[in-house]
Amino acid sequence: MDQRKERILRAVVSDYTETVVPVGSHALAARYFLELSSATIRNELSELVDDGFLAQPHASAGRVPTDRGYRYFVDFLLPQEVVDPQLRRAVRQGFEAAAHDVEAVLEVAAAVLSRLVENVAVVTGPANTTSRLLHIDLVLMHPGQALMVEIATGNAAYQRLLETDPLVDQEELSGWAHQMNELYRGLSADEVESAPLVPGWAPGLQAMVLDLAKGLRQLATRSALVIHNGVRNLVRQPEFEDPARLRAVLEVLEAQRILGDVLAQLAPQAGMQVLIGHENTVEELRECSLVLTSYQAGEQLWGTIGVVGPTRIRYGQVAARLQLVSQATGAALARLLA
Amino acid sequence: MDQRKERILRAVVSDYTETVVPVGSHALAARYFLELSSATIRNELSELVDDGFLAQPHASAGRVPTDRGYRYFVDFLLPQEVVDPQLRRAVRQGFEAAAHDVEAVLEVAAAVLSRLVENVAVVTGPANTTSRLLHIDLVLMHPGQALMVEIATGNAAYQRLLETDPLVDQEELSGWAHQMNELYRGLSADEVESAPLVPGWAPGLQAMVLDLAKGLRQLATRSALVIHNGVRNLVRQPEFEDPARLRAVLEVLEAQRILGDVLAQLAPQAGMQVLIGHENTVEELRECSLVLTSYQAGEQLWGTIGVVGPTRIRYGQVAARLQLVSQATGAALARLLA
DNA sequence: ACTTAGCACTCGGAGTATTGGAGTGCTAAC
DNA sequence: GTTAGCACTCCAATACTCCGAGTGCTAAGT
Repeated sequence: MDQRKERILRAVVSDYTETVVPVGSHALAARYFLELSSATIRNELSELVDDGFLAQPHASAGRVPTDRGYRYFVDFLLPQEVVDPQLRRAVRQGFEAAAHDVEAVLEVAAAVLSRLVENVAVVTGPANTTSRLLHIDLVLMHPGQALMVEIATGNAAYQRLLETDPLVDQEELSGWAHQMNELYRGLSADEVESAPLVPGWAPGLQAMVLDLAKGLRQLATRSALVIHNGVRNLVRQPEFEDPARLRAVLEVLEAQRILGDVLAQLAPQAGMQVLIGHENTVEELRECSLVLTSYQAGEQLWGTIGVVGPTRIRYGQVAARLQLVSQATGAALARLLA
Repeated sequence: MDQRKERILRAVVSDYTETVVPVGSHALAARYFLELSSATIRNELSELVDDGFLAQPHASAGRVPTDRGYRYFVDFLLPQEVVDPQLRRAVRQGFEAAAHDVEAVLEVAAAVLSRLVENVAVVTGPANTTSRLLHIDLVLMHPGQALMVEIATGNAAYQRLLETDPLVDQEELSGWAHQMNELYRGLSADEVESAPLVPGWAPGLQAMVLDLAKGLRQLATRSALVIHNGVRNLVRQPEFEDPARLRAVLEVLEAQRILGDVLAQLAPQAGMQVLIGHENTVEELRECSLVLTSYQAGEQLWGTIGVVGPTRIRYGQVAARLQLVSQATGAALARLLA
C-alpha cells in the first residue's frame, strides 16, 4: 500500500461519503489529482479493487469503498478532526438544562448526539456491575405494610412495599434497619445472601434480608436501560430507502436486549471503537457501522455511548463529536451527583 | 345516510383497511353485496363521494375512505370486537415479567401494545399532578456531603447529594430526617414550602427543607416521560413508503415534548378517543390516526396510552386491544405499588 | 322511482424499447 | 511508469405501448 494508493483510497472514501455515488476516475482526477491523468488513477483503482479495498457495484460503474477499505481508512488514514467551537458550546448548553436524574441526562445525551452526527445515537445506562448497599431504611406505612428504601452505590435508590407482621411497629422496623445497616453496609447482593443468618434475629427481619438482596440485584440489572434517538435521521439515508433494510435495523434498535448485549460486550475495551459492516456480529447490522466509546462520571458510574449509521458514515467527524458528547455526558453526570 | 349506504361505507372501510387498494364497485358486489348489481353500488358510491365520505385517488379508480368516512365509521359503524382469549393470556404474561419500577412497566406496555396492534404505541408516564412526601432519608456520604432520598406517592424516588456543614454527623442527619418526616409527611411541594419554619431547627436543616420541596417538584415534572415503541411496524405500512412522510412522523415521535403535549391535552377526557387524520392538531400527524385511552392504578397514578398508525388503521381491533393493554398496565402498576 | 345491462371512455401501472453518458479496460505510444 | 485513444458495458432516465379495472351515462326493465 504505497502512499499514492492511500491518497486515492482516502479520496474515494471522502468523496463517496459526501455524494453517495460511486466515484469514477475522471471525477477523482478533476477533484483531487490534477497532476495525474484519469488513466493512471484507473490503474490504481483497479489494483485497489484487487486488494479488496474498493468494489464496483457493476462493471461500468465507479468505485465504492468496501468494509475493508473503510477499515483501512479508519485505522490509518483518519484525519484528526476538531469540533467547531460553536458546536462545542451548543453541546454544553444542551446539557445545562438537563434535568435531575441520570436517565434524563442520558436522554439528553442521545438527543444531542443524534442531532450532532445526523444518525442514530445509542446510550446505555450506567452499568453498576455490583451495587453495594449504602443505606437501608424501613418505614411503616400501615400496620402490616412497610416501605423498604435501599440506597446503593452509584446514587441509586430502590423502594418497595413489603408485607410484614401486623404487630410490627415503626420502632421495631427502625431497629431492623439499624441492624441491617450495621451488618450489610458495603456488601453486594451476593454477599448479603451468603452472609450467615444471625440467630437472634426476628423471623420478619430474617425474611427481609432476602428482599434486601433482591433489591440490590434489581439495581444492578436496571442498567439494562438502552436509549436510542435519531431514527428520523436514518430514514433519509439513501441506503435505507428500502423499507426491509430499514426495518431490520429498527428491529435491533427497538429490541433493547440485543443492542444492550452488543454494547455490553464491547464496552469493556477502552477508548473509541469502530465496527464496520460485517464486523458486527448482529446480522441486521451488517450494513451499518457502529462507533462507540464510554462515558464516565467518577468510578462507579459509567456506560457506553455510540452512533449507528450506514458504513459510509463520516468516521472522523463522528468520532470527534462522539468524544465531545461522551465527555459532556460524563461531566453532566458528575455535576448531578457531586 | 340510509342503511344501505352505511353497509357500503362499512364494506369499503373494511376492504380498504385490509387490502390498501382502492375498492371498486365490482369487488364490492362480489364480496359483500351478491344481491345488488355493480351499477347500483356505483350509484351509491358516487353519492358517498358527493357527501364526502369517500374519495377517488383518480378518475377511473376505486374508492377510498376519507377522514370523514372513517369518522362516521368509528362513530356509528364500529363493530364490537372481542380480543382472542389466547392474545389476552399472552398480554397478561407479557406483564408478569415486568420489572420493579413504573417506567419498566410502561416500557413493557408499549412493547406489548405495539406488537399487538402492529403499529406504534405511545405511553406517557404517570401524571402525578401532586407528588406527596411519603418518606425522606438522609445519609452521610462523606463529611460535608449528604445524600437526600425522597420517596413520594406513586412509589417515585428522588435522590440528590447535598453539601452540609462538615461537622454534621449521621446521627444529626437522622434526627433531621426524622423531624422532616414528622412534619412534612403527606405534603406536596407547595405545602412544604408554605409551611412555617420551625424556630428551633438548625440552619442546615432549615435549608434542607427547600431542597425537599425542590425534589418533590422534580418528581411531579418527571411525568413528562413519553415512551414509544413499534416504529419498525410503521415502515412497512405502504403509506409510509415515502421517506419524507415517514420522517415527518418520526420527527414528532422523537420530539417527546410535542407528543407529550398532544397526549396531555387529550388525556383528561374519559374513555377511548380517536383522532383521525386532519383532526390532529399537529401538522405532521395529518395522515395518521391516534387511538388513545388512559391507564389507571389507584387514584394517584394514571397516564395516557395510545396507538399511532395510518388512518386506515383497524379501529375496532385496535380499540379492543388498546383497552386490554391499558387495563393490564393499570393492573400491573397496582400490583407493583400494592 | 329504483335497478340494471350495456357501452364508451379514462387513466394508472406494468412492461418494453430507446438512448445518452459516465465509466471501464486495454492497447500502444511516450 | 504514465497517458491518450478507443471500443465496449451497463445503468438510469425517458418515452411508448397496452391492458384492464373502474368509471359515468344512457336507456330499458321492474
